[in-house]
Amino acid sequence: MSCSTTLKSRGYRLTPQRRLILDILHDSGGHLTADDIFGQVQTRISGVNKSTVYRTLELLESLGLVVKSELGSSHIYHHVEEGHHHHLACRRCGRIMNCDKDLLLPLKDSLLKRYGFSAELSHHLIQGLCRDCRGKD
Amino acid sequence: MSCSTTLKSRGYRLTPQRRLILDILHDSGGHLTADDIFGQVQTRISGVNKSTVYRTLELLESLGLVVKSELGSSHIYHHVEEGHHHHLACRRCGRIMNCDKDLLLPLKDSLLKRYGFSAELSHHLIQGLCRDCRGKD
DNA sequence: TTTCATGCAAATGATTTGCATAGTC
DNA sequence: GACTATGCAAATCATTTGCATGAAA
Repeated sequence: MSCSTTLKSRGYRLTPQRRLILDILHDSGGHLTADDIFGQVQTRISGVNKSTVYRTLELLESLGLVVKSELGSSHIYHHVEEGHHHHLACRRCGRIMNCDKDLLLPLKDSLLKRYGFSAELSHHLIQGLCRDCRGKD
Repeated sequence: MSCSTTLKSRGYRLTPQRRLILDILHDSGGHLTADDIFGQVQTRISGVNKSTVYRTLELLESLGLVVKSELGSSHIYHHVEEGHHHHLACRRCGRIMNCDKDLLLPLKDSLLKRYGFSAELSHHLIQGLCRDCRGKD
């Protein structure tokens, strides 16, 4: 079922703004901040307000169509279709890579065993230095 | 060497405000937000401004006396003396537990091997449900 | 006495909200 | 036509900054 269909079937209207934001998230295939999205929206429909972007992202997230994760003090969004994964954010070049979701499973297990803590480790963000930036500085 | 000594030896003045904030962080033994600290400061010295709290925390962090970590969209601070560890934050009861720093070492290794990514995993925050809250809801 | 630190107030930046109007169903 | 979504402007909230004054050294 497409995202547009999900929206409608749950009683939400399919407006050009919503469709566009969904498209942007879908096409980018990456991790965008609310501001990135706002920027891209502006190049295609003029007059769209930033609060609409925020409201739409909130809606899409609540419907489970979009995932929001923390990047330091800001937030990044991506389409759920990209599947579950984690983010490796390079502190130097700013690049964000995806990291296989299974890589955190051993950690999840050990937290459960050792502390009885059930960790929510979907879309986790890890900061560091990417291969290219290691050694520099 | 005490924290006060560190401040002075690096050319910073030891003011009552700085001493107090250091004491609070030391005594709490826990994880405090800037606002928590501001609240505690107020009970002991009146008239202290919140910007002083922020400026002091920034200074103490830059001197390596205090550690700042992300908790969702807010920040928490703790004294370095507590040593390196990670945080397990319960989404339900809000409790923050410490987690041994070595627990993330295998993850660090696998990120390096698999992606060439050098992860900065000190004072990492992991959300989830603590032992007591699992099963509830 | 010389800086540095503080208090105050105003600025910031991301996000949220209230409300009248426009647009979708 | 009914009712929701949008644009606009103003409100938040945490944090930061400029500046004149006060306090360490």
